[in-house]
Amino acid sequence: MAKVTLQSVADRVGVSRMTVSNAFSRPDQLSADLRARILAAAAELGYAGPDPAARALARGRTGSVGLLINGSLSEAFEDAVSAAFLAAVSDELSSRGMALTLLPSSEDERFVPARDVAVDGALVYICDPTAPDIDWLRRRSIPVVVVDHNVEAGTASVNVDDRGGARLAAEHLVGLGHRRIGVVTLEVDPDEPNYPARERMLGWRDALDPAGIEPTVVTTPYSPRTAAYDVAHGLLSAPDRPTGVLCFSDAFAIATIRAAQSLGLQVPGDVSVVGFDDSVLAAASQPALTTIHQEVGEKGRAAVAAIADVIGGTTPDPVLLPTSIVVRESTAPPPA
Amino acid sequence: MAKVTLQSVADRVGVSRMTVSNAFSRPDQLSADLRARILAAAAELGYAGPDPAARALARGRTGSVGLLINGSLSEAFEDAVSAAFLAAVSDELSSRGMALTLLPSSEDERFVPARDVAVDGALVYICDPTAPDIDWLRRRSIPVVVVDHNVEAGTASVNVDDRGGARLAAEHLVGLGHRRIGVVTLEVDPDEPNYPARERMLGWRDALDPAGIEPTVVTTPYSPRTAAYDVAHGLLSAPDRPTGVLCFSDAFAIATIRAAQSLGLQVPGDVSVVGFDDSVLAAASQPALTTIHQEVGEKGRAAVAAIADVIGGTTPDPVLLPTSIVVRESTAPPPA
DNA sequence: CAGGACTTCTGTACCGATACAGTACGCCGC
DNA sequence: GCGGCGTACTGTATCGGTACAGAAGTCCTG
Repeated sequence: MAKVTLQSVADRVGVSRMTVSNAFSRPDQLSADLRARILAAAAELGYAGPDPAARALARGRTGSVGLLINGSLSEAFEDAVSAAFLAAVSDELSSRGMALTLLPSSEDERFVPARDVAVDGALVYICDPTAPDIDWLRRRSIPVVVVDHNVEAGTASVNVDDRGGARLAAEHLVGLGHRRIGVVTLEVDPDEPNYPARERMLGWRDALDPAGIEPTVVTTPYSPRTAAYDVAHGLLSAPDRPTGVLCFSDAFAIATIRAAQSLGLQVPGDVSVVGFDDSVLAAASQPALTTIHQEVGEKGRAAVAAIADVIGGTTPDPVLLPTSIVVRESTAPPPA
Repeated sequence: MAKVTLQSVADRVGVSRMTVSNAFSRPDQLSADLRARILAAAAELGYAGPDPAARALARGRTGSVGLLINGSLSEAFEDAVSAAFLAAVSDELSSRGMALTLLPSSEDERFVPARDVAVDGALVYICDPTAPDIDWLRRRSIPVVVVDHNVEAGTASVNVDDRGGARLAAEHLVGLGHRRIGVVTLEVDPDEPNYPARERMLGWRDALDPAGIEPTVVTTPYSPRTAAYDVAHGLLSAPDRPTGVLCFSDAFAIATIRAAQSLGLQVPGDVSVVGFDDSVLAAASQPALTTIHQEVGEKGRAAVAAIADVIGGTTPDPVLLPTSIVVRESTAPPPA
């Protein structure tokens, strides 16, 4: 069976191809009567509407937005915080009539999603800033919004006040009377710094430095839960172990609590633990986590609003979303 | 600044447009020397490579596969099992050089991703079979692979042996000596049946019927955790409460355990609970869940392999992945 | 030294739509 | 009766590539 195109339908009805195109894409350009006849003929011929690829070329827009993710996609889906972000982004995009295309960074030179997939714009999400994929987006001059990243002048961005939040966390422990404080966080590679990790560290110090407290910092490279457990275990095994621990995320905090419990320490009786993100894990944890709340859903919606603006030609102001502290059961004054 | 196309580069180097195209897409078609000169000129002009939209039209392939999801994307991301599936799919696709485009079902007639977004093929994942989006895919004659759905003849599919797994679960309880058995599962709307829910019910009955056991079934519409808790609570409050409960998923099972504990019942001392999926929740639960293991990652990879086949023109045989039972701590013989 | 087989590069014809600038015609006001 | 304006439809020129069938030159081979 021959391929059905606008032309086939046009021939069938006896109008020009353009009129058929208008019947589908600009209904106000023709009479309702003719339009109905065209649609009927299209249905009869099995024509499903304008071919998206051809339309994308002719219009210069594809109707989908890319999400650049560097590193394993599995991690992105399985981490509660990034999953919630993805969910918010895709929901918001679909309510604005756009699809979401994932652009993993490629290991294979022959196919680089950031270079070879048609998108109208892209969100740069979990990426080290040195990733070549980001360069591809720039070279293609694709509209970009950067999320959870340091802001380069002129680039639209959406960030969370990581530093301010971390400061709240540290102030909370100091306010409770803690003086020996530990930090369990991501390893920050100076060559490809993780922006939230750096900012949170700055925030913790913002509160600890004025109090004259030098925290004991232990780090682990991205994510393996067991690794966070191990370093937390080491931190809490030391003779002068901290009485309060600031953690990079709720997942890190939960690993820390596990480590404390395995050492026979009470949380918060012997050790207070503060998380970050206020993910679903936090409230469900035993004991429930004191943590820093960030609006992940709002972050996703703001990112979509920003990319829509950039695609539309305007440059939105950088967005900085607030953070706040949620005090639950994992913190208390230090033991006497 | 004027747009840079193949032609600009060709003019600059003094070769034909076709040769520049070959330099990018078919390196073996020209001499290494000329290719290097072309690439250099391209870099100089800021040409980032062939435009994906134009290439998609000319080649008839876009390099991305769609994933049709019916209902809220948030649920898909936040549920551990579907998130793991998505992760496996996207990882496998990217290692095969394809991107993943999410096709949410649209509420707005003007933009229907399944109709308006260019993809080479699509996985039909969480969808009620009556969704109009599936029709769009068919009308566009896009290659399709159906996952976790009933199989129509001639359509490629990937399924898990839900029925066999459910049977194992029920046999396990019967084998332990349970005679009063409850089922906590999804509501099955006859108009748009949830395939796994139906199959699992059949599997449970496969084992219970021969034993002469009529289970007490309670159901809840999709997913809200609190709803599962509520119906489980009701089930376990009855005077002749079951001693063993078969659950639709691990999330349902955990809600059921919570309900039991809130009623002062010991799991598994007073009530045994069996989950389904063996998601990350299962092992982490207190007590750890006895559950039915399914290979979600394998399901994702099989789905990608199948869609690649269909796009390639062959029709792969339906895939049915095995399930197995994992006995942990949430089941025991009924109280004496 | 004719002839086949490569290697390299080119010309032309699409791929399937949309944009934009008409053209044709009916209707109104003066 | 004629300019002006809307509405309804059409023609043509792209959009930026790729496929495929040559054409020209080079290298062997018998």
